[in-house]
Amino acid sequence: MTGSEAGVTPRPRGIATRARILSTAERLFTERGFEGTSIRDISEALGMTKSSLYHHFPTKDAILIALFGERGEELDELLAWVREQPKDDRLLRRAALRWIDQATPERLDRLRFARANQAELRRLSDGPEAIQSGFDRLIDEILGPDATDEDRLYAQLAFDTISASLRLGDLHDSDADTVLATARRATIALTEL
Amino acid sequence: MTGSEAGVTPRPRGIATRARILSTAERLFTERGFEGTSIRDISEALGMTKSSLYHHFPTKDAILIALFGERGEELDELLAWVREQPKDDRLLRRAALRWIDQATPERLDRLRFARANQAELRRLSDGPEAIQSGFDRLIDEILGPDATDEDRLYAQLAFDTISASLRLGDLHDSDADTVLATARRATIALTEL
DNA sequence: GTCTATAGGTTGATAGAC
DNA sequence: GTCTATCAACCTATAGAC
Repeated sequence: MTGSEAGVTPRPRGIATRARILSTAERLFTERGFEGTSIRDISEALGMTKSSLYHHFPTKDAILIALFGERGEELDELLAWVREQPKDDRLLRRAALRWIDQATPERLDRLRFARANQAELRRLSDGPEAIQSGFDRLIDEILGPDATDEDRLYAQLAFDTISASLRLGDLHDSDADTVLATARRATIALTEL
Repeated sequence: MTGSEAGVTPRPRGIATRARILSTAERLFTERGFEGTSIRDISEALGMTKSSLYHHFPTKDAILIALFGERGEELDELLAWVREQPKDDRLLRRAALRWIDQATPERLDRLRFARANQAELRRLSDGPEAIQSGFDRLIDEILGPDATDEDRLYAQLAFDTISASLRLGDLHDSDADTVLATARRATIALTEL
């Protein structure tokens, strides 16, 4: 490898366009669902043509896969943190509260996106792409290999409070603070020893 | 009004066909989503043509509205029960556990259908049809008018455990008993005084 | 109640000029 | 990288014969 000439900014313009596409697609897929959003809708919202969009992503599915990939990175981050922690019986609560307390507006939007497109996630997971679906590895790490199915499911609920609270909160136009406070309270109740 | 001639069995054949259509549509809408299911898919699964189906329901939306209506009836039943109960501080737990303990396989299927078609429910609720969305009236009846938004949201989570547990359980092919046992355990934790 | 046939519209994706 | 132009496939819904 002889090295590139400048060596610092490989594709500054292209990456920005890709991020714009992903951001717009995430919003539309959340509002109308994947099937309810056409390539035309996305390109028009971006002020470009369908063909230009196809220059950045080969298929409609490729956009979806990229969005789910971003979500996977956040989970990987939490998983790495858990692996550094001492394995005591408070770890489940500490990990779940960390997940809630690190929530940003962008992450709430990503939860909304994941919720609105669960069926597509399942469809992609069934295929050969092997997209990880959720908290499985995290729960395994926290509970260890001897936990029962019911214990695993119950532990997932402790992480899921933010998702459940957000879903119910959105139906009543609750503000983010109320949603997060409720999720926190529920997680504490679910992880009482 | 002079009254009809027989007066006992107005439309025996038609009702059975209607129920078959609803049952099949519920299954397909759950598996593939509303947008992902065509009228042709439904009619072919029933062994009839699209046109015949349009004889029973004027539009594709009409089938969806009928299915959400059935779900509303179950909630009305629970609401009537709550109104007969003494208003003590255990009513939330008792009502939520009743909701869980009365779950049948058919009700779980209806929860799956509602989950897979949340976006459509929201679309119909925004329109003039005014479909009730969920547990709102129930929570009002149990908590009274002085509850805060956070208390309302937290109380909804106690009912929502079955839905959350079912969603997570389906991702791991958990059996119904595990799902219901987990939901029960979570509801008890969330309604601890 | 069920059928065939079709109108009228949208979709995801491609070819090729600039 | 962006555009115009186009395609085959698909959809909901309707009309009218039986």
